Amino acid sequence: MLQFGYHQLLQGCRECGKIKRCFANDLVGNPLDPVTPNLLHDLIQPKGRYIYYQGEDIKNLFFLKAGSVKNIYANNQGDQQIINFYFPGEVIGLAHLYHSYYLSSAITLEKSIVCAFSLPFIQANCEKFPNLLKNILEHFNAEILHCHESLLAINHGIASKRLGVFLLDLIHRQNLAHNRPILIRLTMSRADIANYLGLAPETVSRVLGKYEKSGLILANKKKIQINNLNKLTALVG
Amino acid sequence: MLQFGYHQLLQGCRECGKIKRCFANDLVGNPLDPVTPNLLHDLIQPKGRYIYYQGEDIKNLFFLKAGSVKNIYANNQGDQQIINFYFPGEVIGLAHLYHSYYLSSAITLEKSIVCAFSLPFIQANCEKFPNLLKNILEHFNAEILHCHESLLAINHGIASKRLGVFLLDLIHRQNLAHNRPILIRLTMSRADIANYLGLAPETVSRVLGKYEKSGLILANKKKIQINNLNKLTALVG
DNA sequence: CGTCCCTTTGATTTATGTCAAATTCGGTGG
DNA sequence: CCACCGAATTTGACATAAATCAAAGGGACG
Repeated sequence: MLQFGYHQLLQGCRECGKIKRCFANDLVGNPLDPVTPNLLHDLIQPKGRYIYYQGEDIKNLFFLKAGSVKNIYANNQGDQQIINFYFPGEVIGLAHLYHSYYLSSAITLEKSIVCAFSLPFIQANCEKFPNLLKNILEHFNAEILHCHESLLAINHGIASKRLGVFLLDLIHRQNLAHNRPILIRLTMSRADIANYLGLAPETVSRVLGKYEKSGLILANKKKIQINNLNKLTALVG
Repeated sequence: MLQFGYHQLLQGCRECGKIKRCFANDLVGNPLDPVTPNLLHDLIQPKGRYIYYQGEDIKNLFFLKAGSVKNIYANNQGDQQIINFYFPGEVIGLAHLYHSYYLSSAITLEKSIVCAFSLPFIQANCEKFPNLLKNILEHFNAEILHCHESLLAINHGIASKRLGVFLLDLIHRQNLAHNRPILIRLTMSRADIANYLGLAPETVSRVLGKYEKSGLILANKKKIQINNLNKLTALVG
């Protein structure tokens, strides 16, 4: 297992493109404790790798530096529900912070880079660094708000509205709105999107087809080009 | 406006049946500051009263001592979505903690009693009282988990499954499971339930009727008696 | 070049929304 | 206490969006 002193780790962190949102950013001036591997840095994970398993003891929060991850919950019957997707700059595992074990699994959708922060480390440093706490609360808050918006969209939308909300969410979370044309790279399968939105994969396919016919988007397998953001925004309400 | 010193307020708090989950419980030994009205105690609200309005500046977190509250979000088009219901011992307004204004409205469903904690008060005391912070994070966490479960239920359930999940959630959150028979008092209208579950009010009515015919429950207007909790649990998966 | 899996497309079924009407409930005032 | 009114709920008939079932097309990868 990796064994770095914090100073080395944090040195590397300063060059991370996502440092602004990362916990590491809040630890500047932290007294070093090179003995325990509380911060695992730049773990490179292949596609399909479990970051953590549902039921496993919770040990870390993860900061996603590159790639993408799906968060999936399975009930007793084996039904599976994708709860959320995560993108660079986001924190994975937050929803489990006050439980002893993970309540869902996190799986990479593509080759990804994550940094792991141990819970004792986080908790100890929250007391010392108010900014760290604030950062965590903000991520927490974003998680709740995202959930609320998902609920609204899924509850009251027909399929085409749900997919519209999904696309807009991707644009927003990946900061794509300022590019022309807006290009989305879907790292998840149609089945994943369908599961996430509570639709059948066939319906996702049909709605994308319908969007394309109406000139709203240009869809080519995993690449989506948004031609008319205003119209898409209007569609979802 | 009410003007009490904290010692008086906290005195009253110790007799509150919900003190265990309340922030006030974490403030024992707090130095008093009787000047600012940071803690408004036992506000009695009639049915239909707004605790806060969507768009209003966020000033307080609220602890619900008695009654029940619905949390509702309206988009630009005027579509409304009930995000959650709150019951005694729960905290209202948490999802807005890191925004400047409320992103949804909270409305009492019946005569209710709430206590208001100002944000500066909360924030200042979080630094002094680790238990307070822990408490807030636990409430936060519960909020996220509830959201996840709602998503799962609503996404992958047919109407009867959604309503089953809803009833089980009420039983759980109101600690009704240990009573025989289990009696639920629905403080919200059928239309509210329908909106929350993403169904039509007629469907809610029909599903309740179906439950009753199958002997699962006994429904009499706002009162629901659960006859077969195991069967209901099995139904929702 | 062939296999497998993902995706798309088409035909059919079904759950649930919508519209409309009947019934019940809850509150108000005589 | 009872009669009335409006609102909420239930019930019924019908329309429709989306699931399901089935099969064909297209990429990725060995």
